[in-house]
Amino acid sequence: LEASLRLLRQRGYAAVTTDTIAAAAGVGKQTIYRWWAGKAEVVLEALTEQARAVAAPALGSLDADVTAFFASTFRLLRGPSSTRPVLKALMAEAQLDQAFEERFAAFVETRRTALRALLLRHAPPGAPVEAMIDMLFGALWYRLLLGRRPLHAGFARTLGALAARGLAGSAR
Amino acid sequence: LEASLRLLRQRGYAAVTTDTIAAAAGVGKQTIYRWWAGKAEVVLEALTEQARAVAAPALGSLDADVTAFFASTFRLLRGPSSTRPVLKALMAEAQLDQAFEERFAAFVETRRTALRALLLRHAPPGAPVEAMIDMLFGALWYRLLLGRRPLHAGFARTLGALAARGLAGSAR
Amino acid sequence: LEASLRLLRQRGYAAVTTDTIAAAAGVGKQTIYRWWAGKAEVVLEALTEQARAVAAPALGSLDADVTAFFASTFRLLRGPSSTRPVLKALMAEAQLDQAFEERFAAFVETRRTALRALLLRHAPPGAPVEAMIDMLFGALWYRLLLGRRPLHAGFARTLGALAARGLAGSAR
Amino acid sequence: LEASLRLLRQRGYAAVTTDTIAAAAGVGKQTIYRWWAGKAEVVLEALTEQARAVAAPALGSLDADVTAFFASTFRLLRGPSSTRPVLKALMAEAQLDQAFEERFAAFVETRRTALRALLLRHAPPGAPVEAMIDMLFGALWYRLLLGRRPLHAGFARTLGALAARGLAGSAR
DNA sequence: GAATAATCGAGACGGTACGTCTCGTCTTTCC
DNA sequence: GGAAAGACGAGACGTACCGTCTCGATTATTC
Repeated sequence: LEASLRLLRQRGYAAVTTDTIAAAAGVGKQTIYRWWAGKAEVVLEALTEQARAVAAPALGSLDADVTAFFASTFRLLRGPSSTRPVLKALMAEAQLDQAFEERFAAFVETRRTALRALLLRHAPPGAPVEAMIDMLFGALWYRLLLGRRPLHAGFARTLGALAARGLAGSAR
Repeated sequence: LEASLRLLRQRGYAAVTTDTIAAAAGVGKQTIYRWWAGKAEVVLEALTEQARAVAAPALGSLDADVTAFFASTFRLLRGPSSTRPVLKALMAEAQLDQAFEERFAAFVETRRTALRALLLRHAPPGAPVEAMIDMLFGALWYRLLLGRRPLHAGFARTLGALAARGLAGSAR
Repeated sequence: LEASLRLLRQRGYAAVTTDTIAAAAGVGKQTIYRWWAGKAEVVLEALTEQARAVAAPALGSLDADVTAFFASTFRLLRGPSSTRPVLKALMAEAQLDQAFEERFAAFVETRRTALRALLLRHAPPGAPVEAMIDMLFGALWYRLLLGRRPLHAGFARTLGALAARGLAGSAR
Repeated sequence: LEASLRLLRQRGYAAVTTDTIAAAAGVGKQTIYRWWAGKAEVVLEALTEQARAVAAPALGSLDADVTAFFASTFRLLRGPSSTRPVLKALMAEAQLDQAFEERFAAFVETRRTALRALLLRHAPPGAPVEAMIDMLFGALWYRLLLGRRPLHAGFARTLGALAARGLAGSAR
């Protein structure tokens, strides 16, 4: 059923309706509502499946690890699967639908957890890790949502450098 | 007409439709479409009016200035005028409507400009100011959009500290 | 299983769906479809059981016999078992479902046969008995389906009188 | 808009849905619901328009007038405009929908009024005119709804004869 | 008493009509 | 002649019910 990712790729999120998904999957509309609360949840689940593919980065310096983490994330977003506009649309949906916001936040949290683990390997105790995560993911989402500014490898490197400098030796 | 901020405060963004605004303002729907492209633009304009109030921060260290900048921004968002849910809804609209995204980006850019000016007063030449702006505003939006995590003065202080450390002496 | 008459009485025909009957009878839906073609057939069978109770009228004049026939029929329809709305609903179903129409017509025919036997006892040869049956049962159904007009004993008497006058001495 | 009679003729009542009518009329679905409560009301109105065509019968004997009245009615029902199945379907709808029943009864009442006027011209005072109307229209509907039995001119003649005999000289 | 078959309850499924909602445009009516 | 009022075409939404279709579990039948 999640093969309705096809629709996302071909026609974009806006053209995806519950009817469309049902028709494309050869399925009754009710069947979709039986399992999900709406199209947003379907797409989110489809995306979650896909997101499992992002590899946890190897071990190096904090700078290098953060750089690698975001570089691979950026690569996925620029990829051929139209992930970026879909993520934008899901974030939009999360703003408009209270119930969906919680599920979406949980999805985002999984990524956050991965980054937190990475930072904690390097950061000194007491460093403002949570705030740094907010800033790093914040920068990602900020560019993702509003950006004309591209998400390229150079930006990943800058994030890595700033993260390293921000956390180094700070016994806050 | 912008007195349709009343609707936002009282009933939330979801209850605001072009029909609703028109009815509340005692105005024909067509009249609204004559002057704006849709409800999002009306709300954006109403908000812009309101946003002018945010004071430019005083002069101190980079740390202190950034802290003050975000502290006052946070104060506005926590304020009684329901600014936060409205900003969320506008960001959502920006994701769904290509045309509106540009106008909304321009609105955001005005805030960005203010922060940039502030940072440039303190940052050494060659410092990654743009990336730092992305991170600072990113953190703001990230918490604003998804956050269970609150936007309080403590977070502003942390942002100030991290900004100072990130930009200090970096001749990147 | 026909104890789904309970549903008819309590909630009306509209609330009776195949699912409802199945649930109320503590039975799988498929089991119902194994034995009947749909809810209408179930109800019809339940009703047939109940209709056997209507007594064949005694012997008197044509007038008296017809009066008695309809008086007892009317009594059943006004009875506590909600027969009237159910008959209405079945007639409706018969209009919408070709297959069911035939079964329902057969059910109606049993009543028609009873009345025909009664009329033939009194009518002179060549009298338009069939047309008179159409008119008598027609009047019944007409009031049953559309009637604000009630089905009371007085109407039965009028029908008896008109039947007698219509058939008497007519060698048409 | 009532040119959705076309749909009735071409595809039958069952195939007529609110969507279908809207599409065929080049009209939004909402527009239909703005003016009618559902497809039944639309069809009823369309039919009412058409029914105005049935001429009031000329003046003769009671027998002749009643015969003429039903002969012309039967002719319409056998006509090319599929009136018969539509009437059946509307009667069905009236049984299932309380609100529609009232409107449909009003429609039927207009025909009843015409027949009443006709009978009153001939019947002696005190004759059971209402009951006779029930029987005559009853016979019509009975055959219409259930009948294998056809609605032809001969039946109209029989109805005329029985009506005359039933009402003649009866000072009930 | 175990193995096999038939029947059942439960309920998911593909379909499809329903009536509601909101959008942005078009039309009428009044000041 | 411009604005309020609101009807309009369009089309997605989520719900309801239909009749079909698997599933195990439970009987009933046979060896």
